[in-house]
Amino acid sequence: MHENERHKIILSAVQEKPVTTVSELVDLTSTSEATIRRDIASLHVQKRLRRVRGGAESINPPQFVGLAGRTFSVNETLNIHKKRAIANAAMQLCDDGDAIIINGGTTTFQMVHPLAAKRMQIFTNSFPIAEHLLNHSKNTILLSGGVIYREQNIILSPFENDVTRNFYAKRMFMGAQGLCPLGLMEADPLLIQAEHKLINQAEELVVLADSSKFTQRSSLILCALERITTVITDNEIRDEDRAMLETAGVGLIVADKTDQVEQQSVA
Amino acid sequence: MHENERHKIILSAVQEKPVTTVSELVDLTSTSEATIRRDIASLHVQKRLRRVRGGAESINPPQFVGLAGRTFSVNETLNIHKKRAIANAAMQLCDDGDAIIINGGTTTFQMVHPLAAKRMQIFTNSFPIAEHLLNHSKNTILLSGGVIYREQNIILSPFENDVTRNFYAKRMFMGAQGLCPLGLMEADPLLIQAEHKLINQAEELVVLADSSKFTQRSSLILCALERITTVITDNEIRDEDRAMLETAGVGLIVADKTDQVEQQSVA
DNA sequence: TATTATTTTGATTGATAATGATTGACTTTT
DNA sequence: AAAAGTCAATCATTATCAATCAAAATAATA
Repeated sequence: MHENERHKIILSAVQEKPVTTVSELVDLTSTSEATIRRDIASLHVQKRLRRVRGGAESINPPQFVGLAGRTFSVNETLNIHKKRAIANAAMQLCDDGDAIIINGGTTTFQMVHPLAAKRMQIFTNSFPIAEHLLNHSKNTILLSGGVIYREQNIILSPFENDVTRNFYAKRMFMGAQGLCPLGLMEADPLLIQAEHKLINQAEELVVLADSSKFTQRSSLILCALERITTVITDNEIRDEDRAMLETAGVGLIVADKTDQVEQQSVA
Repeated sequence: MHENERHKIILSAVQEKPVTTVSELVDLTSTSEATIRRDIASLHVQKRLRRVRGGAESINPPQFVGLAGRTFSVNETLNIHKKRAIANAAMQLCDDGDAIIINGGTTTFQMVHPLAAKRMQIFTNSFPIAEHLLNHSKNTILLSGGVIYREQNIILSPFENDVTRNFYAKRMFMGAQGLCPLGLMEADPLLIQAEHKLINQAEELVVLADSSKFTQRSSLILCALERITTVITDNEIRDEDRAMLETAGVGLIVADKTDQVEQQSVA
């Protein structure tokens, strides 16, 4: 990875939290601690961030209301390392020039940092994802129209939305509340509605779900397991859940916390 | 392969990705490393790309910065006091509970500050306006869907957009490049397109234009003077321009720089 | 056309820069 | 005080670069 790409990723990550640690950045960029320290030092003298003990912080800490401080930051720190690793693994499926769809969610949000160094076409219904990528990347951003729901941080239209209906991508990346033999589960009716609209606009459906999602059940079925192309999860996935996916013909990518990924069979 | 041909290939390749390596370009052009280095060096001094260690990167897109510093900040500070006063005057026409449309622009952006204290329903095609109001107010925000154009900071859909088509408001607030007997003028075709879509969705059209706008002419006519309900401007407006508006039956509100407003007759 | 300049290219080389690992000093936490 | 974490300095390794020169391609001239 080139220096510039690392810098973009670092600057992107630093926006999210009051302080980002060196080891987080090491994970995010798959480089050594020494390199990250040098990068931070360099960005510090350029005044692009502020160096602090343990890591770095954004230089303009004004409105952390914006991105990090909104409702979902509470939930966001939950399993953050797993989510980061999963989001990084998802980058395997992303190349410059691709068009993808990303729905709103705390796991999918973690894709913004590796995406900061890419140049892709990204359609999303998540305001924070659009906000972050607009400010910290050169990707082309397409946004669905509608009301911005502050709780879920998604944009939802009560109308058939032409932007959504006319955008088609090879892959859609989505998070979910739960994953069980019944299919992909979600608890929030609003999210269901938003995700349903998007799900038809992509050929492949890639679900980002940490291993805890396999034990969570929710009330609403979003789609059948068979519709999913690939699930990306962490290395704590149980054998029975592997079997469940295999039976349904769903591909599996296991991301461990050091960003190494173990590619598994696809039926 | 000729030098020019290589240069075209290189410049094209550099657009695709954040940073393109020398070896990638060697493969792409089937030449030697030395040649590519010479090409990059040459294109660098011509400022057609930026040379970085390991390869080259595209030069054009301006560095991304946060909300405050985005592209239009250059324009934004121009006549800032007048624009603030005008935006404040526009608040006369805004009450809690109202639904309004605000299009993107540097003058209309100034409305975000007084709007922060309101509770209204606001439809906009401006990403920065949505961003700001989402983070700093409790208004309900509706956003048009589409591609986010970084230069103009507006969202534009190539499709007939149902969100826009289904939203109707009593008033729309808009800025403009120029104001003359021909009508409301704009220079940027993209903005024209965006504004045209919105203009039909409101009963009253309120134009925010500082007095300098009366002497500026642009290339594209956005709408006839008669379509405008009210113009809000500053106290340096000339008598002939007052007369022009009066003739066309356009209301006039003059805001002086101390935020006091002087209500004028409406035909 | 044949021959000679001139320019462009590709390969080689040693120099320079970036990286990752290691060590020991220093800080903070327990 | 001990432990864990963080840091700066150093060094070997690797990647990248600039300089050089001969071969090749191109242009110019007889």
